[in-house]
Amino acid sequence: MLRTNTCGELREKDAGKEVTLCGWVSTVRNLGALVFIDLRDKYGITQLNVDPKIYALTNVRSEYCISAKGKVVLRSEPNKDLPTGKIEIAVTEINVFSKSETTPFELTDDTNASEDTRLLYRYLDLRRPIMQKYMKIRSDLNFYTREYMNQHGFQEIDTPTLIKSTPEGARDYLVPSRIYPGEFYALPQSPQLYKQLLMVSGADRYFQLAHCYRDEDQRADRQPEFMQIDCEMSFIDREDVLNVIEGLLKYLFKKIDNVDLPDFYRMDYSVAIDSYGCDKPDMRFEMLLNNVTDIMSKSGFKAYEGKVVKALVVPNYADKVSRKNMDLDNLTAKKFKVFGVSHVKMENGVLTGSVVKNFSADSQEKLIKKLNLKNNDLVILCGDASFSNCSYALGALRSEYGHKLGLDKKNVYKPLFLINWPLFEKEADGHYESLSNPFTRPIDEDLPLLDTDPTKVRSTSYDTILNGVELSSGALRIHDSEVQKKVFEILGLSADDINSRFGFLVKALKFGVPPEGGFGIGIERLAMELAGTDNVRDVVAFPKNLKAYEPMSDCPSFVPTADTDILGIKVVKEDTSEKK
RNA sequence: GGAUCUAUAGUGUAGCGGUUUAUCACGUCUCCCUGUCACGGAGAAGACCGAGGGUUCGAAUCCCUCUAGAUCCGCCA
Repeated sequence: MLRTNTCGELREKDAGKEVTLCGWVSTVRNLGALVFIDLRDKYGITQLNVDPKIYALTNVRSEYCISAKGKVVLRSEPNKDLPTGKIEIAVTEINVFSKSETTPFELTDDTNASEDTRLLYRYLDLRRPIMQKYMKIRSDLNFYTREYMNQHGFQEIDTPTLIKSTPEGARDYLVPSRIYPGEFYALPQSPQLYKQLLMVSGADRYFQLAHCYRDEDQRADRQPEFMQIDCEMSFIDREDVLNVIEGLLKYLFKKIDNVDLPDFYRMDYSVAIDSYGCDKPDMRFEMLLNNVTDIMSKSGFKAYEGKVVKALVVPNYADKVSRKNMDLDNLTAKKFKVFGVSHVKMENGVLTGSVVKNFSADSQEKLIKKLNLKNNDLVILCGDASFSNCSYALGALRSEYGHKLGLDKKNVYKPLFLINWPLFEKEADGHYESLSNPFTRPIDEDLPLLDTDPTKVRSTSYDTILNGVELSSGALRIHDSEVQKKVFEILGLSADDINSRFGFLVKALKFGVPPEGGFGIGIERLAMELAGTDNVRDVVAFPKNLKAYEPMSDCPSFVPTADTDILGIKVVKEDTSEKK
């Protein structure tokens, strides 16, 4: 080893030891007759005390990669902010492994360099202690997941990442085949079909830290490639699966953040939409939506006549709301195609606001009573023909005001399972679509509804939500071929469709399928929660930007035509990459 | 596919029609300094204000187009 110790471990008790440390120069403080160097590695920072004569021999600068030999000595003036702050190294020899150019940004935790620049020099960005911490969380997450799953009888099995493209769901990333020119593999969106096949194979309890790929537009919490804690188990009911998710997440939060998660709440999908206006409710604060249709639709206000009207009460906020606020709220609602937003204030026992004059005295009284309004409460009313649009618009405002009021506290955790989702969604043109996938098992007692009213059928699927973030989703799968047939019919899938898309799975389902179900937990989302960041890119070592582009390596890129010719592919778009 | 915001030295910012040879901080370079730890002190270099076009006597500043990034909606079975 080139070093005897890391930069994070030496303490008072080590005084007198001869050590050699390796790392990067964080800062140089040259006091003339005395030079201090902060040496940094991934474990911490140790101060080097360097004689100016020794310093002059090497003249090290920021981010040089060096080793320093010397004796551990107690500092005359300790630094209580540093774990190694009571000691320093009296350096006798410095060896420069390699010099460094001036870095394009300062490698501090509170850097304000744009993310663009940081991604271009990601290897430097990752030197920042906070990024090292994020990477550690990812590593711990993998380690403790494997530990927990193995302890609970799950077996880790890798499924392929070059698979058949199934034109269902998200857009696939395609990989051309050389041996079959013109044909393509797809990268998996999830190991979904394979894990069901594993259950048919008798694997019983499977898990995997799976790489998944989806070619869809990105978001702050969404990358084109991501990882999932993927799990499937046989001979179980819904509660069995939920208990595994709950147990695993409690274990991970305890081990990594030393947080004791409370027991997971079970919430009905319909309750989430009605009271939270959202399919991933943040239960850290109340401010539930109220349905005031019965009062407002006949209040005399024409805009709300015959509409669904819901109300959000923002307590003690009336004096803080401004014209600009209201305009922003309208903008938020517009995203959900909702325009009938109005703001009403409770002042001195009466309702005020420009729309109030349109409400009958009776309806005003009823509203105050139903919403239990107190002085200085702000009421946001939202009316729309669509119950769900109205709920979603107000749900978005609930989140915004909750945030403004500081109710979304970082150190509070409110996990829940969202259950009893509808199995199907009826599209505008009248045809049915699966809300999850065509293999999702309906709730047994709703089976008769498959023949009468498919939209009323509830599914066994479940989402795990933590503080408004969807951490995982899963479901039980259909194991009865008659039910499966019926679901395919409702979805309007012909025998040919089924055969070409997932014929191999349907075939396997004829050979004895156990009752089974499972889940996939988004590892990056979970890491974000554990790390307390709201940007996925923070917890991914080399992430893509919003356009699925990776600036550091300039990826994706054009390839020589010889390489595409052999694949039987003709590239139409010209290579214009010299501009970069 | 759509909406919003952003673009000024290496980094982050100020300036938002003319006293600007563009502000400040950090960083960089030189010199001084024996206990710093966001070291301190003195000095220096470094930007044609994202690109193109227009309005104007005059544009970093106003308008248009484009480019790049960020955030959201659609999308993500």
